[in-house]
Amino acid sequence: MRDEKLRPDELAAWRAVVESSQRLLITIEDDLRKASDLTLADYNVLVQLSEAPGRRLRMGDLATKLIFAPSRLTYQIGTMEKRGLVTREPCPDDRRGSEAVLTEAGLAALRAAAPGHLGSVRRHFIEDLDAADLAALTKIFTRIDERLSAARTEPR
Amino acid sequence: MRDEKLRPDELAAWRAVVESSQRLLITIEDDLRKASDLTLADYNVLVQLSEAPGRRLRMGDLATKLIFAPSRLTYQIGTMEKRGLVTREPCPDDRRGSEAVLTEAGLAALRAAAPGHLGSVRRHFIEDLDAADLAALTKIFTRIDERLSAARTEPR
DNA sequence: CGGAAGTTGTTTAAATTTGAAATACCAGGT
DNA sequence: ACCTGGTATTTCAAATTTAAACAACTTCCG
Repeated sequence: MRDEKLRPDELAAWRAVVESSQRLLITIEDDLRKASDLTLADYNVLVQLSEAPGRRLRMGDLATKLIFAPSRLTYQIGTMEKRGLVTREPCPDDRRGSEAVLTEAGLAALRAAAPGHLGSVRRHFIEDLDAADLAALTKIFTRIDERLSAARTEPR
Repeated sequence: MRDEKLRPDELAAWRAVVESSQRLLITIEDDLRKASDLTLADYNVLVQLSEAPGRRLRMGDLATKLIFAPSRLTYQIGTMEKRGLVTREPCPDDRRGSEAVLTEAGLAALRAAAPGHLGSVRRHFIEDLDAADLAALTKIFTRIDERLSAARTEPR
């Protein structure tokens, strides 16, 4: 825990990233909700399921992908189930588990919302970036993520 | 709303930024809470107040800086007031308003937490970046933020 | 001046998120 | 088969966040 300060430029970068990524998410979620009855969380659930083999995922795996606490996902899937976007099915091999399954209605909702959402992402984010920016961001955040998961695995 | 798709590299950048900035915040907040009784929100309130002239800010201004909805800030300041970190005072000139004021205890809490928190930011974020990364991130996110506020001001 | 219209913060109730404890089950010995 | 120690998910209560409705002021204009 040595070196307990940041230089002004380091602090500026940290604040810029945190603040504007937050504002960016808020803006994009507003767009999504105005256009579609979906929360960004709803949308992300639909995306993950739609990309999964069999359009289904174990609750735990889905929680990991979404960075959701388990009980949060239970609730989230609960509300989506009420709206008919997903179904819950017991897991065949492991009877402790259950899986969330994308319904036709869920897939339709995703397909209906995707163009508008991706347009919003382009408008607020991608359009501000040139090819070098894009590559730099991917490289930087991928590395940060790797380091974070490494740190989580081996905390001592 | 034309051009409703993203190329794979664009999508990859978007996902990398969103996911790992989220994981980064979670990690850093965990560190902060383990070391200090403060939430990241608490910490940010303390920082804003400590940097403000007179160590005080109008509720509205503070809400803007923190990107908080007004009622959320009311609640947030409420809990911090109970813990003695801030005080609430009526605004001298505008009797509708009130301001949040940093207490000595609040300042002490900030000073006690800052080194550990900044160390955490360094460890999980700054250390992964070279000078070029730092500059690129600041430039990119500053621009995104400017565009976002411009869009908010002139939505039509 | 008089009052419509806009601001500022707070309140309230409902929705969401968290975190701890409960449930149900799996896996490896014994 | 019977423990013992995990793992997967849900449940429950408490804390937080949001959205809408208010109360109290200010401002602006006619």
